[in-house]
Amino acid sequence: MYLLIFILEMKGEQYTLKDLAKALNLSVSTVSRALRNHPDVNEATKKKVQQFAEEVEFQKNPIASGLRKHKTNAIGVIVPEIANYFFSQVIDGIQTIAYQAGYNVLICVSDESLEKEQAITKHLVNSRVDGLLVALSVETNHYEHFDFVNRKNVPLILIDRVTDQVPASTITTNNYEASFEAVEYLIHQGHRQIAHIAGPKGQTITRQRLQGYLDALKKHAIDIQEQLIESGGYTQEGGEACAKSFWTLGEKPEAIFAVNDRAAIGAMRFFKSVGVAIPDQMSIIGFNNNPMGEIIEPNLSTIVQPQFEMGASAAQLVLEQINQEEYTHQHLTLPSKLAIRKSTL
Amino acid sequence: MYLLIFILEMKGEQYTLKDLAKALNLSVSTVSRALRNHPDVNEATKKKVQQFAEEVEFQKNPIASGLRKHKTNAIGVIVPEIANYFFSQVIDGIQTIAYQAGYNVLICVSDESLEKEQAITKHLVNSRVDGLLVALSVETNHYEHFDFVNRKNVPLILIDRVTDQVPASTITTNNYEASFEAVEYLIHQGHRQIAHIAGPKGQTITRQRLQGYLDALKKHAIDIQEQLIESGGYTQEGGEACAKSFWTLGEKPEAIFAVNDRAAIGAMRFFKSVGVAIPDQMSIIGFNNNPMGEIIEPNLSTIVQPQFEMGASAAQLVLEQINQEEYTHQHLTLPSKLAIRKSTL
DNA sequence: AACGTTACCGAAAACGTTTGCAAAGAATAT
DNA sequence: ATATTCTTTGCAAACGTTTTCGGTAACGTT
Repeated sequence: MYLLIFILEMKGEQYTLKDLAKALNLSVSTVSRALRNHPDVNEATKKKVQQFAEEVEFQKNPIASGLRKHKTNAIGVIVPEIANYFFSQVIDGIQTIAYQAGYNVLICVSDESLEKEQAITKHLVNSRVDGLLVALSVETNHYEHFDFVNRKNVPLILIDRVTDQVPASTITTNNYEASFEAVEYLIHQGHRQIAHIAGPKGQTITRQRLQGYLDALKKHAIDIQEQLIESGGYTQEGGEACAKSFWTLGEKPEAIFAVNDRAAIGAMRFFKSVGVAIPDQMSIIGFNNNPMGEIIEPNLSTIVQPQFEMGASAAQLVLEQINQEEYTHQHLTLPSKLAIRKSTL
Repeated sequence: MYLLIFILEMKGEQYTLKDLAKALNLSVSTVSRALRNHPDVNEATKKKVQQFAEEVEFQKNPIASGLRKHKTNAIGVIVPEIANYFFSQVIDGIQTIAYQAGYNVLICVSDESLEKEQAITKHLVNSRVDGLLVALSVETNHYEHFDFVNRKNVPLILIDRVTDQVPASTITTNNYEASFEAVEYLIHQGHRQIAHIAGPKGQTITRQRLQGYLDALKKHAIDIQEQLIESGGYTQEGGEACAKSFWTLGEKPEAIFAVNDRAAIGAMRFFKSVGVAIPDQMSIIGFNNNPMGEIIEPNLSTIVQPQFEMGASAAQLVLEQINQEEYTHQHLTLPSKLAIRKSTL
């Protein structure tokens, strides 16, 4: 037995159940059961096995186990980009929960490309992930690749960048209400000419945040002006362009609600470059609580979302679904809230 | 055969080699070989098999394959934090290369904690990753957990946050030279009282960047003043505290070289808060090219590092080592360069 | 006609678990 | 005393590949 240990340690290899069984004079099956605390095995032998396994630092081979149990103990994650504060926080949340539960996380980046998203989705399913978490790319406008996921019976959760076009659970924040609140805040501050830098067309987020904007105006009987709504993508450049365009208008806006902080920051940069004072001449509210908002001057008012919790909830949910034979799709909405800083008056 | 297809599709299951073999009236081994383009199999049958596999979208089970080949086709990555521009870029680079090579990436976060780093290291090795990429946590001051990695013969690459205390390949940037260049730049601009916000004690990065600072001063015959060197961690708060401390000095610095952008930004915020003009009264240079540097005003001069390439090179290297029986540790140093913006005069 | 090569293929044994089933022994009930 | 159950264990068959070791057929060489 100790010779065995010695040899294996020298080879840098792992013990197997067989090794333990041989050393303990038991069968492989009892050792296996003992280690998993199966009720069928005697307490005394259980203790003996577990103790010995501990002692020699036995680690069962998850590959073999996975093969037999048809599970990999891994969940796949697809995000549009990773060098992005929002998504990296989400990933952090996913990672934390998954790690605690003994699951590994396979992270992939779609790079905002539908084609890559499709390829990666297939790849992950073929890698036999036990569950899949996805934030859709901007390009994604059809969804057959997720049919594939469903056909293979792997639980799918959409995070933040969601759609109702695919049967799946979703984790989002209350985009509509938060937007409504932000715009209403601007109205309460006395603004009437309020513009909106919208997100990419077709996105659920874009639609919901726009709707919040529209309904807030409507509630306060403010006319909706088409030229005050412009789509700028999710980027700083987009925000900059929208701001520029707004500034050519005859009746210029006094306030802007942007679909996210990057766009808001782009707008701020434009206004600064042309000498428009923020917040005196122009109030701006973003969305996301990007740390850049606390660096830029004046500090950006924004809507703070619980990114980490979104990831954590998504992970939690997918783990539940993995362990259930049957489950129904859930749609969680987490609260986000307005944080007024210095870019609004 | 088509009944088979039908049944499997209905069950949402995967084909196996056995299924293909049966359908094609061949043995499992030939099918396996055909799919892997083994020379031992006739071109005609090879074509037939491959075509059929394509047709029914056969995907071999990587778990089974992994079990047999003692490989998982996965590499582990440990970073101190993920919601961090530098590391998320590195991860992006790793991810890109690994994905191309058909490898999965398991990302874990040590949260700057030695304890977590140890636990994760063990976990990943026990998950049988084929290789491991690590950026050390700040707390890491002993390294036994990596002996474990080496004993199990899994290739280990240290990225950026490295040490010479563990036998492993490393990927870094030319910290010393870049720091030297930055400080020399400040000297050329006429500054003599140059302070350094250093990194956490014990870190290789801290040591190298400090040495660059020291040697630049030495070269230009400028006395080194202990009170102009202070360790501030890698954080904004740390930078802020150091700046504050420098500002209490009788002979105040005219310029600061900071170990990274976060610290530099912290310093800038302090100086702004007390009305010290940047760059007129105080020049500042950071390190990392954090996008915040282009948001803060004045825009931060910094040293730009090829983060993505660092990740990519690390991935490339570990893949090479995975596929070699014997390999020697390599130490790659990638170039980084000074980017002068508006925070220096 | 006997032998050696070569090209192709299959049987079967791995890889290290998990699990259904049987079996043996102990304990309880009849 | 036998019959029944319960507890504890082991056997062996999976899981889906890869790979070793032959084996067969066809061909060319003596």
